[in-house]
Amino acid sequence: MVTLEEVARRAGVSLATASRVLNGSTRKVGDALRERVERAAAELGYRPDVTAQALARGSADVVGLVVHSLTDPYFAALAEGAMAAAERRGLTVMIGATHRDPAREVALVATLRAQRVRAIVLAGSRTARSRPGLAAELELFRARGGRVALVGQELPGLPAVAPANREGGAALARALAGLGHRHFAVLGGPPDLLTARHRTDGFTGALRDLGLPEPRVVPGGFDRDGGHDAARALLDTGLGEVTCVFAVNDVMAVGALAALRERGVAVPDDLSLAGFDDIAPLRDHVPALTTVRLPLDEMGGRAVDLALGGGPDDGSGVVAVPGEVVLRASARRL
Amino acid sequence: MVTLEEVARRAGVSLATASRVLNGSTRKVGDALRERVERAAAELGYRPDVTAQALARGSADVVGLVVHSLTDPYFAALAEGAMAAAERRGLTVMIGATHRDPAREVALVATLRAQRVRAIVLAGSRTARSRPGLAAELELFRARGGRVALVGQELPGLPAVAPANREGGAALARALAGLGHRHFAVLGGPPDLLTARHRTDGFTGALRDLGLPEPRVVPGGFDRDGGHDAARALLDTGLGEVTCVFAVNDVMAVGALAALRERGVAVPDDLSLAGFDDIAPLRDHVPALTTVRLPLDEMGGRAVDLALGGGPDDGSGVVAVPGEVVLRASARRL
DNA sequence: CTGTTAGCGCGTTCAC
DNA sequence: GTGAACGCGCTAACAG
Repeated sequence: MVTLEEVARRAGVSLATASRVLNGSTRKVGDALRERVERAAAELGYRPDVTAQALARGSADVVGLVVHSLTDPYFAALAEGAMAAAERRGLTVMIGATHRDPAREVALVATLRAQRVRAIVLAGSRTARSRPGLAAELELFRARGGRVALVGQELPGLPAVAPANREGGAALARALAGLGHRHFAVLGGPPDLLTARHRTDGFTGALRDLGLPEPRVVPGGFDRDGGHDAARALLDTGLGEVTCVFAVNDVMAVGALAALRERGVAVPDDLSLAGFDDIAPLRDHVPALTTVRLPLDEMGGRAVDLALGGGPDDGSGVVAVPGEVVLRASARRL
Repeated sequence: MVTLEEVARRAGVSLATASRVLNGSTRKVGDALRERVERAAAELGYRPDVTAQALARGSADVVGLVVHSLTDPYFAALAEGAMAAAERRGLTVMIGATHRDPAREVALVATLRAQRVRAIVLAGSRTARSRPGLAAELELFRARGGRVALVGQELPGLPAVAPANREGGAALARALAGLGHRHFAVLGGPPDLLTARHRTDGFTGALRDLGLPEPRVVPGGFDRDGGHDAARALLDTGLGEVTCVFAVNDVMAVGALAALRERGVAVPDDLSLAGFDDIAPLRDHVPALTTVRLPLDEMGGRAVDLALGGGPDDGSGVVAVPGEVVLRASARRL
């Protein structure tokens, strides 16, 4: 390992000067010396020891990313976007998965804090129950100069990228009503998961505004099996007049699709179906899912920009990200 | 920030003693002192500064993971498994995406080396062209005590988790022949990507052993669009006697499925189709894909165990991971 | 067993 | 502009 000291010695300058030219300092260094240091560094193949820099500076060139699970394509896309943005800034990314365990989330923030990461992006979505532990941990991090940004859920005083879950749900409801549907069911996911609840609320609220009957809401898990089981439960209790089902995310919708197929319910002929997110790897499903598109990778990138500042979203407010209704074959005109 | 020194002072012991009890040292500490230190640490809410530990120890409690892309479910699953294994050992994971750019891969290894990570798991699969830069970078890392493990491709002298691409391809060919198919086409992916080539080779080799005609191999990208375009190209030049198509991974198979659908070719009635990997989020596709299942998350976990040692795969050899043929609706009996 | 002390590699004030 | 010296928080000999 070649150290800064060796570079300095070879260039015939002091450690301080070498440090100033090789690592972004505001101080000026004479062209002659600068040149010599740069050459020495190149010849020796010098690479700064990031751990030493982190200790000296009190902060590492790393951004921490907390997601629910990488296997969930929603979070994979977010992570991908966040990584691209981090790379653009010369930062590396440290990832942790919570698997929806609040305690694990707090522990991850603590770990990232101990790592002295520059910023933390929290992408696992909050549940309704308050978790003071998280807030406290984040506060400690910020007190030390750490930056934070949230995706998909807001916490008082913290910058956030906020997908328009309510508005998206509402727009979707209006679009489906526009196709002639009047009686809906919602596979609503976990009642205490805010993302799920907001999508459901937006959807039902819009129906109410249109003077349409209240949809039946079937709770369940937020993943494929959750959608599958909820659809099953819905069929078990009878569809009644329902002609269209809204699963609050695409992954659930795919699970529902499978359940409906198993029971011989044809989509969209017997029943229309819609999801939310417009997950790319799911787009080849038949029938193609009607959904609300969210620019997930872009959201991940904006979150790190938001945390670090200087990006397009410089302030430290909340960036609302609109969703776009995409009508596809899974929902038919009545 | 509470430092070790404050803890030591409050407990009335030396810095060294405090260090010994709080951070895993082999040295023994008397019960009385140990107790006092632990209480002091708890009362103060002490958390070690990982950057300082990394500098002092010369290595961070971090494992680096290099993948092609997190959006590719194959790598997402690998990453998930690797993260779980790392967590089990109390390590955090730093991830980088290469997007199949060899230069980027080398740069990522250099970055991870600068981070003094304990181990690097390389999951992006090698291409045929040799890249001395990578080997050199890895060698520098190992010289410093860094551990390395590969997934999906071997490099001389390095431990690796090796999925049975050739054998899996061969087993699949035999299974499909068992269904009565005689004339095949292969959507072979990029010719210089070893994973793709080995799967193709295994498949064609088995056909040869069975005395069946050589399949037509259509090259292309290794992703969804690659499969889509290759299938299209295949149809454009005419299917001839071909009754079954093998796409060298599931993601490509899904793309091919879409292309076939667009052209009005029914799967499996007009044409049978098979993939490779058994990607979980794709399992709900209709028709369900015949494929070769690889235990991806387990592979990711074994890779970190392999790199770090002490796991089930203690040696530093190559762990072969068998694939299992899964016959589903996309391939029919002739 | 426990305490003292010297680094780990680099950033940064402070004099020159 | 440039250099000398101290400190970041912790680990690991080395003494006792």
